[in-house]
Amino acid sequence: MSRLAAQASACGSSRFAVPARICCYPSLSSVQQLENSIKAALSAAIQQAFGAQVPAEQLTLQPTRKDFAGSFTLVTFPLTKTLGKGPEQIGQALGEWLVANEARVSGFNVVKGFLNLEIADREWVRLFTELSQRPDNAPVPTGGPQHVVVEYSSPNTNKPLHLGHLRNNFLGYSVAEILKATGATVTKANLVNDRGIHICKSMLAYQEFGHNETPEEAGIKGDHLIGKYYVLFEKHYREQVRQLETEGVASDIAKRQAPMMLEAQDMLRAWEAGDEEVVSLWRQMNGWVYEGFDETYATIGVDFDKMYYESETYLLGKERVEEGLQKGVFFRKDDGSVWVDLKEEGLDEKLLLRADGTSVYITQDLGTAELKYQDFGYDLSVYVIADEQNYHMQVLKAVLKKLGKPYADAIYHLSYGMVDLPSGKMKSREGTVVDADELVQEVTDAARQATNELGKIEGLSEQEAEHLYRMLGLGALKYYLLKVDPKKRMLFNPEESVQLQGHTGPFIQYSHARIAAIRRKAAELGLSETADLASLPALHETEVGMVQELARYSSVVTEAANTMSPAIIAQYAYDLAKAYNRFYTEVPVFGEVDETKRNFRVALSAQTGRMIKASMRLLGIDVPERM
RNA sequence: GGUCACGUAGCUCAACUGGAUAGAGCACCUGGCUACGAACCAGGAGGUUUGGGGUUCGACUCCCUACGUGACCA
Repeated sequence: MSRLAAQASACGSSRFAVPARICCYPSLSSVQQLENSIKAALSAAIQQAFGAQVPAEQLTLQPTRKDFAGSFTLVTFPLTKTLGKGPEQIGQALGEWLVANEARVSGFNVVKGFLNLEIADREWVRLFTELSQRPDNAPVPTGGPQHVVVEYSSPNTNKPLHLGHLRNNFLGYSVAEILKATGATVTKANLVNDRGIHICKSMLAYQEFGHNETPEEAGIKGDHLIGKYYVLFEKHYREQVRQLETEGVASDIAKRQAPMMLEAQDMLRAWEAGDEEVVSLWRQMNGWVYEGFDETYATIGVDFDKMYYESETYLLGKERVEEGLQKGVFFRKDDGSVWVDLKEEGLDEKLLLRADGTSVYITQDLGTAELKYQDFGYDLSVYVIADEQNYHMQVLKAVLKKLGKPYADAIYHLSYGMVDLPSGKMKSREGTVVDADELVQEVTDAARQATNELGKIEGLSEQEAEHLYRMLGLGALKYYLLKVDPKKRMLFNPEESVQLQGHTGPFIQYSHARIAAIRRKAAELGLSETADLASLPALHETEVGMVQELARYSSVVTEAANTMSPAIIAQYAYDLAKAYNRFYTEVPVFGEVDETKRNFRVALSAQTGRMIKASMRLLGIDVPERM
């Protein structure tokens, strides 16, 4: 078995159900080379000191905890059986051997079953030199998928985007960027749910109460205008239901028989039949919504390479259903409806096509999956969809498998948790939904206020300042939503989301602005950012810490890509900024008299700035030169 | 009723996939701006990791069970 194949199968046990093929074939970055050579040395040490064969791959090396001296730690407990010695005795013997025979190891200490290894300064300097030479946009190859489609956002056209969509959009965008950073070709797709009963409801209310008003006339964004009529529909519809109920009609019947509901259904049928008037109204109203969405997308900084519209794909699903019937993997019930039996897969019987031949959600999803595959021939297709649809996505995959589709296994549901408010769940009926446009405005305002209070941006033009406020506001918001493990349900606290201190986006942005100031001053002084480090004296503890943080970048990107978790990048960017701020307060840069040291610190700052910027870019967050 | 997630400091979240004394931020207390940007840094206090059992040299992590929360399927 090849090395790559061995690693691929070893990765199959990931706690995420990621298809094996997108798993890790780690590139040998400089740190990994360092780790590998230490492992090899340890293996040799075991051979020499104890006469036992323990392959390097079996040794587990981990980062040393902060409270102990050293950078890498070998856990010696697992060796006690094979070597027949106590954990401390083993650690001591191996440590001594390494210090004597491996130049990269400069010292060690043993605490119980832990052998902590200190790495020679010149090794860190060598590592840093390598890292600084790497172009910022150089891919971090993982051997993962090469052609990826990431579908995200996927809004309905009957109301504007809300907080839940924001988590979706930021996640989708970020995951796509992270996968790109591994060298994959990524297509960002948006499947717009532009047809169905919901949009007919808005259309109906508009016909009734709209007096042909346009977004321009109303002075509101198109998506908000349509949302207004959707709410109007709901309001009048509920009145009708209540009316019927007071007349003694049973609740569920009243809901079905209310005149407005019947009219909306009539309208949907007319739409499907291609009724000119209905279709033309539908075009006009959806057009307004798209203008509104485009504006929001542009503001929050997300983009798409490919748009899909359900109105154009929903019929394709019926062909898949027909295919399944022919292959005998689906069956038709007496009433004419089509079903699939997924009991063997641990699921249930699932409806695929209604008795009247109309499609259900899954029908069109079957069609869209096929279409996407035809369009892009992906080896990974990511669906960024909330976890309330876990079952639905399982069914989709299982059905495609039954159909024998080669791309079924390449489908990955990036299932993220819903966003709660301090008051509980967001409910449109109770008016607790947080509107995306309003929220972006609020975080921008908060950033404006805080920035003006601190008064550090004199000299920026009005336009530059506004650009900065939005960058900071969005930085706070995006970071707040992305720092949490995607699969976990999260709480959105409005006050915390605009915070600028602590574990926040602006904290990281601030660190970058500080570094930018250093770079400006270095340029003024005519100092180079690429230092000659051959004669560098002993490193400060915070400098070693910085190099170690910088060196983690590629493995962090790899892990984030494998688990599709921007949260890992978010944590890393914070760690970087935190480590830099510590370095910044503990050692002087321009006050340093030793020229080599000073140049190294300039170079270290510059490199940190680049990596903060690169990491934040993977989150879709921009960083300022000043703030 | 069934299936699947989740439960960690007062609050919001981490924990390198089974390793050391479970870490950050917010809030609270203390100290640091005549150094290159204090949106920062250092320190303090705060935990029976929901309860109970099991596997292991070692469990927040794996298994069983109870409770709680949430989602989905009829």
